[in-house]
Parts: sequence; structure tokens; C-alpha cells
Amino acid sequence: MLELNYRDTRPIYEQIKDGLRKLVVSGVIRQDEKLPSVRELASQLAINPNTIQKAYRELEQEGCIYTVAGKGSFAAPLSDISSSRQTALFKQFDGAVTELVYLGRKPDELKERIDQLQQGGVQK
Amino acid sequence: MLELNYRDTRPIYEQIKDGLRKLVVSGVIRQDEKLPSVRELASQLAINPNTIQKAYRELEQEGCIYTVAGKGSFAAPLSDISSSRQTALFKQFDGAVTELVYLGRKPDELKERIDQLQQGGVQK
Amino acid sequence: MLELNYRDTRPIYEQIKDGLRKLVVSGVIRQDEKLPSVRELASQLAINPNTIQKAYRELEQEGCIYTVAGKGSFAAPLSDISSSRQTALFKQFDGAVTELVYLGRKPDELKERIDQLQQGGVQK
Amino acid sequence: MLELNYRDTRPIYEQIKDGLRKLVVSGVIRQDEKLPSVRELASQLAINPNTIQKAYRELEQEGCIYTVAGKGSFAAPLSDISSSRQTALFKQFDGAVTELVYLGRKPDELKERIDQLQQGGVQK
DNA sequence: GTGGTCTAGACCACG
DNA sequence: GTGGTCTAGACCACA
Repeated sequence: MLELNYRDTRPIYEQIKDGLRKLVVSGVIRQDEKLPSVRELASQLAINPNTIQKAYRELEQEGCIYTVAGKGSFAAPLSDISSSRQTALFKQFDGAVTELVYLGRKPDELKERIDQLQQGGVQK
Repeated sequence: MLELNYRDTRPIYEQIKDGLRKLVVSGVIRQDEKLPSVRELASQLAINPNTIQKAYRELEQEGCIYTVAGKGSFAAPLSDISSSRQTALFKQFDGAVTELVYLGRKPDELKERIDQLQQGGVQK
Repeated sequence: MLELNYRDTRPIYEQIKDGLRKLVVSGVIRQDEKLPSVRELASQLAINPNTIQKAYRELEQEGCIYTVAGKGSFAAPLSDISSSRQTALFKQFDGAVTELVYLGRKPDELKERIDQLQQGGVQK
Repeated sequence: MLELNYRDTRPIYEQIKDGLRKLVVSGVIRQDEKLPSVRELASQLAINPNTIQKAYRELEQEGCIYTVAGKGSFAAPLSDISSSRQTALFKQFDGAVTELVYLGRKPDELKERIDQLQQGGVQK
């Protein structure tokens, strides 16, 4: 379900955050569907429960999941995902676009790439 | 010339890297133009010279600047900037696009945004 | 495990880099095997941890080792070692060959030397 | 006659040393032929005479040139070039060969390369 | 306990 | 005056 890359420079808890967020946002985990418990996921990935806990805590802050005491954690509705996330994504988008254009990439090339991403892949 | 945010989680040397890279890539600092010396920038920003040096060192191995010991550091020609930088930017671009689309943004909206960025700004 | 020569003009961190690279490339340290921690090696060699860290950092960007924050550094698979290293080695090889030939050494002598190196040693 | 690369990490005086040594060893400057004077070369390359002086001093120590007070500097006979230079070159040669073989290059490939270098070029 | 960041300050090579 | 190296020692994030 989740892939960890220990050779990645990103801390483990961030890899988990990004992986889970992707599952929720992409709809693989549907709204109000239950996520694996902290202990469960920890033993499955063979890592420290504290690390999972931290990921869940931050995802909740982000509005991506919600936790019911004694019940577990669940995927939040997409509409609840904080607009701050979108702001961050737009910032990321803008930064990449402007620098790529400075480096000589054509705007049309980037637009085309957007379409290709929808079709499920970008040829390298 | 550069703005540092001590409350940011990003290390200072990375903020400096990003700031200087932007100045070089955007042409504000022209090819072969001299950058402020390590000590100079350090005292200007009121931080330790070692921190500046770390930023300069990494910008150099990125191909963004070149350094002549005893002379100073200079902006490299844009063509020298490593293609790995572009790979990273494309990854950033792709990630932002796919997640934004998942969150309900329309591809056309993003394409339009690209044009707006060229025209010198996006209304916030 | 490593020998430092303080009278050498080469900086210490480079001597460490070369020594460790040799251990990894030659297979003395096997793929994914853990290297000594920064602090450990520092106290062993009686030098500052920062110097070790610099060596490790550069070996990592060379693709020779990979580092997991909080865990340690590990030997990378040989296939990951950047081709730029090979380019550098070829340059070194070419330079030595051409000058040796200028100085009167015969190409056949050098070829023979290559074989001798494979057999585990060159008589001095 | 000599090309300086200010973007090279090597100090200027070393670039001069290497350049002159190559000219002498390759026979472009013949035995006992006069080298340009320090001042002459300095103004020609538009650099500090001290830098040239340092290069000449070290080349003389190396046995590559000899200086006659009031006359100038001259190319030494090849036979005079200290055997320590050859020892250094062999060390460089051996190091490159062993590491390249570790990285998967075949000895035959290297031998072939030696021949190609004699014929005046290596195809990349 | 591990590596990553940052500071403060020293000395050296280069030009 | 410039960057490069090295030391000593602090604090933090991660697991």
C-alpha cells in the first residue's frame, strides 16, 4: 500500500504523509473510509509507531484525515482539505513554471505536458 | 537583496541558495557578474560565513555559479545549469499538477495560469 | 582502517573520501553495509566530526554512499556510482599515459603493467 | 601558447606549470630552448609576475627546466626530468586502472585505449 | 544515538 | 581581500 524509500533524503514520516495524502486525494481511499491503525501500519512497515503517529497528526492538522477517539482515523471529504494545501501547491506550480521558462522551456510545452499527465503518463 | 525567514523550517543556506539561484536564472545577476563575497554577504545578512559558503558550494556543484579561489564567485551561463535541475523542476511541476487536478482544478485553469505568469503576475 | 597523512598537501577530508571510496569500490565494504558513524570515525581518527561529515556529504553526492538521517551512512551499489567518476578516471588515465609515453615509456610496457595490476601487484 | 581557465578549480600557477611541462615533455619546446621570461609571460597572460615565478620555481625543482641567472630559463633534457615525476605518473596510472577495473571496465578496453591515445585521439 | 544545521573563530593558499 | 580548510562546540529533527 505504501512504499518507503530509506535512501530518500526525506524523513520517513513525510514519505508516509505524502503517500497517504495521495491515496486520499486520488480517491483510492474514499471519503470516510477507515485508514489502518497506527499500530497496524507500524508493524506492516516495520517502523516505529511514533513515526506513524507523527504522520497522522500532521495529516489531521492539514484537514486530510480526521480521527475519532477509540475508533480510528478516516479519510476526510475532499472539500474539507484545507485551502492552504492548494495555496502551497499553486506556489509550487508557479515556482516550477517560472524557472523552467527562464531556462528556456516554452509555455506551450508545459501546457502540453499537463494534458499528457491527464492521459496517464509523460514520455520521458 | 535576499530575504531570510528564520521561522521557516527550511535551513537558512537553502533559502540563500534559492534566492541566489533565482537572481541568476532570472538574469538579475548577469553571466560572469560577480556575486557578493562570502564575508560580505554574511555580514550583510548577519549570519555566519560558513553558512554562506555552504550555499555557494552547492550552487557551484549545481552549475549555477562558479568560484575562483582568491577572486570571488560569479554567475554561470544559463546553459551550464545542470539538466538535473530541470528534472527536479519537472518533478515538482508534475506533482503539483496531478494533485491540483485531483482536488478539482481544471487543466484549462492551470494552462491559463501559465500564460498569466508570463504576463508578469497572477492575481492572488 | 584509514591512514591520514597530515604532511600531505591534500586536505584531510579528501584523503578520507579517497580511502572510503576505495573500500566501497573494491568491495571491502559491501553494498548496503553500514559505514562508521560520523562521530565514531571522528574520534577514531582524532579529527573533527565536521571534517568527516564533509567527506561523507561529498561521497553521497558522488553516488558512492547513501545516508539516512538518524540511521547512518551505507555503501551504495556499484552501479549507482556516477559516471562522472569514470569520466574523471579516464581523464587521469589518459593524462598519465600520454606523459609517460613522452618520457620514453613504451605502450607495451604500460599494457603489461595493466595485467600485472590484475594479478595483485606491481613489483616496485 | 598557454591557455588559462579561470573557472578551473586548479590554481593559476598550477595550470601554468602543467602547460609548460607539457610543452617541454612533448618536445614543442626543445631541449635547452629558452622559455619566455617571467615578466614577458606575465604581461602576455595578464597576470601577476609572482604567479609565474612560483610556477617556474617549482618546475625547476622538478628538473623540468633550469635557470641561468641573468640569462633566463631553459628546457631541461628529458633525461634530467626527475624520476619522481615518473613515479607520480605511475601512481596516477595504477590508481585509475584499478578503480576502473573495479567499476567494471575490462583490461583489454584500457589497453586498446592506450593505442588510440598514440594515434592522436580517443573517440568518446 | 544518528546525521543536519549553525555559530565563532582560526589558519592557509592564492593572487 | 578572497575562498578553502579545520576545529570546537551547540542545538535540533529523526527514529
